[in-house]
Amino acid sequence: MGRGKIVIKRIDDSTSRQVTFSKRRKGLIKKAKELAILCDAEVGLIIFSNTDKVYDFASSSMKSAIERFNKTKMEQQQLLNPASEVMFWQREAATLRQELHSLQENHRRQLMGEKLNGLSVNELHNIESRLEMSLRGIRTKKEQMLTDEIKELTKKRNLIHHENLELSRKVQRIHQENIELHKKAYATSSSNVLGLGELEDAADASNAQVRLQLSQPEQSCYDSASKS
Amino acid sequence: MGRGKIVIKRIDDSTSRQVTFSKRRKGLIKKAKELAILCDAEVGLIIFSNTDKVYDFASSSMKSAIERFNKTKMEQQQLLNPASEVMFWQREAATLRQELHSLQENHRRQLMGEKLNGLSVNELHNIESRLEMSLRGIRTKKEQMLTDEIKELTKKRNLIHHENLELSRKVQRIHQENIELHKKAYATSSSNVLGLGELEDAADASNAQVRLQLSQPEQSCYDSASKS
DNA sequence: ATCTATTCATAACT
DNA sequence: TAGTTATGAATAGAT
Repeated sequence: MGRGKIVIKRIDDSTSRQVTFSKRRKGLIKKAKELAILCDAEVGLIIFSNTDKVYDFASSSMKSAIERFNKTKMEQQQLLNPASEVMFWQREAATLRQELHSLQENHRRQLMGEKLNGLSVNELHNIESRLEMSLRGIRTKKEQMLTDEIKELTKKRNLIHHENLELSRKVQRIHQENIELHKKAYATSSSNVLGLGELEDAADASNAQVRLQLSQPEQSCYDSASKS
Repeated sequence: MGRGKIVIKRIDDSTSRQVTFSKRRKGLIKKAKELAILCDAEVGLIIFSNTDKVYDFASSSMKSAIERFNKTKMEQQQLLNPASEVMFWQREAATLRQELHSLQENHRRQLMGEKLNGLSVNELHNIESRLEMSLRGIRTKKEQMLTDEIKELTKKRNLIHHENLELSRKVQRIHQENIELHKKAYATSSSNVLGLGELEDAADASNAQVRLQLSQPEQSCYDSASKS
């Protein structure tokens, strides 16, 4: 369809190539549209010129067409070759993971970027580094807080326990003195200052030592607490 | 181009539609090929019939075409509309995340599936449920361990502190009795059983109460610890 | 860009 | 579903 027949081969002359590209691209897209309408088909067409410009047509949307295409191709793959399925999924997951990561990275930078227009590349790089450090910091912070609290509690408990022991010894000593005094008072006076009940109370006080032993500090069963 | 002119509108007759689809699809793909060769362009063409069959052509590979297309469109988006950029990336990341998740899920099932051929669907479902529960359990276990230890420590500390207070009161009471006895002994006997040093010691014992107040249990600053 | 001679694609028919 | 053909559409080369 033209003044002369042509062979299908890359057009060497850059100008003719450009012209032919424009004409045929227009025709191709027109025919794609017609096919979609006439035959109720979903069509997606992507064209890159040799100068890297994109032209595209999609009867519904390119996103829809591509997703539908991928879905269909995946299903075909599944029925086709069960042996290499695992490898296929591994590659696919790795690709998506990477893509997702770069999207997130991009998104993060853009969120920041909106407020960082006036800064130099160096400054931006520094901020990026600091943000990454912050991220790492935040990730360990909660755990650190918990282990720190455990350390602190253990320390305080030991301190109180120590005071407790000291007090207990003092109780025993004073109680001993008390008994001595009582003997002395009993020996030199007929009036009984301490009743029998009082003596039993004093005995209770020294028994506290036994109860204390039961609640002595124990070594924590978790590493985090035994670091203190 | 045909025996008569046609209007571009969905062909109602299903048979003609099918025939036209076949012919035009073939023509479209031929022209796409020619464009790619003649003009050194990258072309990707996806066609779904109204009966859900796929037909495609790609000058290099569809994967390449789609990736190049996405990349280019992303760049265009970036330059185009800074205001809705964030939303765009959010949607894109969410979509990919979901896709990645379903890929991983699929992959995981297939890896398991290789060793689970002899099991019924019900058994597989049970195993899946248990695996998911295990996963959740493991994720919270470490944190739970830490918070439990904090609770335990807090409880023990309070217990010991309470004993400490009781002991302290007892010390005071016995000390008081001691003084009373001392007075009694002093009043009825000339020999001084308690020296001045002993009295000072007794005073020290009551001072322990003051020190104890300093190391009283404090409300934890973390939720995890204050649940006890 | 626009024109037009020519080839090509295809609608209707078989 | 495949082949034929008359005709409209696309386009190569020229302007």
